[in-house]
Amino acid sequence: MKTEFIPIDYDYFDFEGRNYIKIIGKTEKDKRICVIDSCDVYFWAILKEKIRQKEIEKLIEKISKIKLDVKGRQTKVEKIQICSKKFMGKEITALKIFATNYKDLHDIADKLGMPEIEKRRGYDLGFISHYIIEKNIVPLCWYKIEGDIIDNTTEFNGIANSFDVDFCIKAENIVPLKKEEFSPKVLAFDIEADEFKIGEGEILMISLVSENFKKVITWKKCKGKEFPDVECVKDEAELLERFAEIVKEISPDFITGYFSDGFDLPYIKSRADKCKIKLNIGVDGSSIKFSKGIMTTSHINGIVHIDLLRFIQTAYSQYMSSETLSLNEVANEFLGERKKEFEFKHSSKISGDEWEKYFEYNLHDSVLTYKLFKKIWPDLLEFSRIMQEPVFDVSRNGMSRNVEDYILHNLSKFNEIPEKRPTYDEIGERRKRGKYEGAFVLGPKAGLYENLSAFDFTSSYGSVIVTYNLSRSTFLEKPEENSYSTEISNKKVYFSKSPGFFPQMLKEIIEKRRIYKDELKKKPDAIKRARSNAFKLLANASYGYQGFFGARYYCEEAAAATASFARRAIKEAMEKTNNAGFSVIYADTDGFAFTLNKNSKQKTLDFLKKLNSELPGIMELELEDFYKRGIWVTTRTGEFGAKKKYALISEEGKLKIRGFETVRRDWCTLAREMQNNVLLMILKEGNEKNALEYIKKIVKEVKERKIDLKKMVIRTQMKKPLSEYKAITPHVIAARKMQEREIPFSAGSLIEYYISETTTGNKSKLIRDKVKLVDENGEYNLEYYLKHQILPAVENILQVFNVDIHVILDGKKQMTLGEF
DNA sequence: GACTGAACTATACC
DNA sequence: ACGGGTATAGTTCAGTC
Repeated sequence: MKTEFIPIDYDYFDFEGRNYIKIIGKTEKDKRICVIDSCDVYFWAILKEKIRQKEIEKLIEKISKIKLDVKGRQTKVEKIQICSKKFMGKEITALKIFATNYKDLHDIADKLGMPEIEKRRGYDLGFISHYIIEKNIVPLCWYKIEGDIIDNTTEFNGIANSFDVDFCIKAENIVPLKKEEFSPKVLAFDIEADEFKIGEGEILMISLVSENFKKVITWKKCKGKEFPDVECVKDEAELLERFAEIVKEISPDFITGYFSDGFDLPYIKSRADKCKIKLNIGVDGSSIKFSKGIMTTSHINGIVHIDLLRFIQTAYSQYMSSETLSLNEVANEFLGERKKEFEFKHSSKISGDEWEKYFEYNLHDSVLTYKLFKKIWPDLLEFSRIMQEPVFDVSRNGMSRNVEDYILHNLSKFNEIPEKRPTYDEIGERRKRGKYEGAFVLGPKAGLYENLSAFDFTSSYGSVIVTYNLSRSTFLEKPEENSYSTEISNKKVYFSKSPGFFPQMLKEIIEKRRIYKDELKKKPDAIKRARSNAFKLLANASYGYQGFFGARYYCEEAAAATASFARRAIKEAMEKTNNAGFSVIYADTDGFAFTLNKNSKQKTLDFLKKLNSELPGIMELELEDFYKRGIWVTTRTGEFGAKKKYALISEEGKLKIRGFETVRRDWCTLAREMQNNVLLMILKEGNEKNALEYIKKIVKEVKERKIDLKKMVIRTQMKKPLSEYKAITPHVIAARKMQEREIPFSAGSLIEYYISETTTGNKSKLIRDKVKLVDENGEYNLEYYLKHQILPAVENILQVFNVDIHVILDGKKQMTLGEF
């Protein structure tokens, strides 16, 4: 039997003590296929230097005799090879020790306490990763496979017969194909339940959306009236059974939800248990499975479950403008569509005609989730192909884990043996380390500037790591001549000039990023965009990776040296810029802004070329833009120019605002909108005149209570469980009020409240004692909003023009508390 | 009870 | 526990006078 196939989901099982991989994939004819394969199982024993051949042979003989009987398995060392390998860039001799079962490698490694053995490595990758590396069967890439069909046979105790697939193949030969296109079958779903806590309320309805398929299943208010796309069942138990049936009927490659790892699937399972319903939706007939770490992960055998929220969190959130990652905001940003409006009520309080709206709301959530999946699919696909790990894992891993997967899957090009994961104690030690010196930030002189430009280092920290060869394996314990050297916390560190595998891999990542970015410019498509983006994210995360305590290739010295070399680079570039007749106004980490003075744009570009010709290695500066005007303000105390706070306007009139209250979600809408308008007026017009009139108008409206309470709402995130707060802040009070009223929230929720006028008898000076929830009756606190929201938002901006806003509004300087 | 600096907290920048 | 360090600023807490 021969067929083309694309691997989607990986699993493994043991048969007669050996490991077998089970890949669920699709054929070119869109048949679901199960591929069973195996690979060599081994790990490495790295030998100490200068061990003689005779001693090695003795050692091999000893190790060959190792037999284990653990957990009812009999494992033994089956074969040993002597290999010339590299570990941390150093040439070493290693024994490749083959054994029966991957899960026992750790136990065998524990038996290798012989003095000739320096280190044991390569037993902690997990069997699936080990298999992918060993056989090079990369997820979501096409292969041609040859092998016997084992359906209706007794192979592996007839395991194939229990899989709900079109056919099962025992692989004989697998070769890669050039083909790339793959459009999976996707099913999106969403549930509505009465209680927020998992399993505590009844599931009222479940919506399901796939290609040419949409449906709401419900057992509520179904009699009599007919609703489009709504299927009625008898009760919750039947609802759950119908859900399982439809999943099996549609038989998707992917099932997707939004926060479905932590909500929808756990809820469904919990209710199914209560109703005594078996949800045998896995291809092997198994139910939903959960693994609980810091976050719950929900797994269905053979159908890849993707929680879009998890992937968006790691891959996108950094670059998104949404203030929360709610489905509503994310769908709006990615698709330009919002959720339907529906006011939540307990089902017992929903009246007859409201149900139809509820059904529509529920269905639309699945529609949005389905569309989001389709939109994000190219990124999931490319992440999986580039990291070479199953899309299930890649969609949930953080960026440091993605960097690590990329490294582990590319080590063989360097003949490198993988480093082990740090132990619990090692992580503890690393975490105890204090901070090292990070980025350089130039404090600006507050003011309004005209005719500006900005330069940035492209993939700044990444190109520093490549240029100066900074990594664990190139770090030199002792000073060496002809090495890269810099000072970190009064200590000199040295890095070899002989290219290390980490910087080399990163160099390739940055090059690929450049190539795909160029290709994308020439002929845009979603896959190129995703590929370019994935390499960009990898490049940006690799600096953080080397400084991350959980990393296999952790190297504090490399991380600190990266920051150090980057500081040097930006300072040198700034100095040259000043010397060339420009004036640097501000700098942060890897970019700086300056006024052109008498230089033309062309001269600026020529100067950029000259700067670049003088930069070492792959370091490169690029033009960010030219700006008509820019404003920098002082800190609140008024002593210095504030860092990380400025606004620029491009020649096309586009604003670039950083750090101001406008971009902070924990300020009320009124203050943010007003500040944004003030900045726009000032930067457009070059003076404060109109802005001042505008501010006066707003203040008047506030005093006359003409402002909608909605614009006064303050949103603050709960960063931890309510009980863990030491300081009782306004948002803690708001959360306590929510708790009393049984409004659901948890760590991570945005808490909404406003500051109200004091009721009679409340003499407290604390702001928290004036906190009211949004739906609580009351009036906004005039004094608070003027003094704590409106004025602070514009005070420092006007100070640039030597205008004291207090004088303008009250005719006198700001009163001290004593004067009140 | 007024005042002040430290502690706690959230959020942004790159 | 699930990249890093740098920075601003608000509110409360705890101590002093």
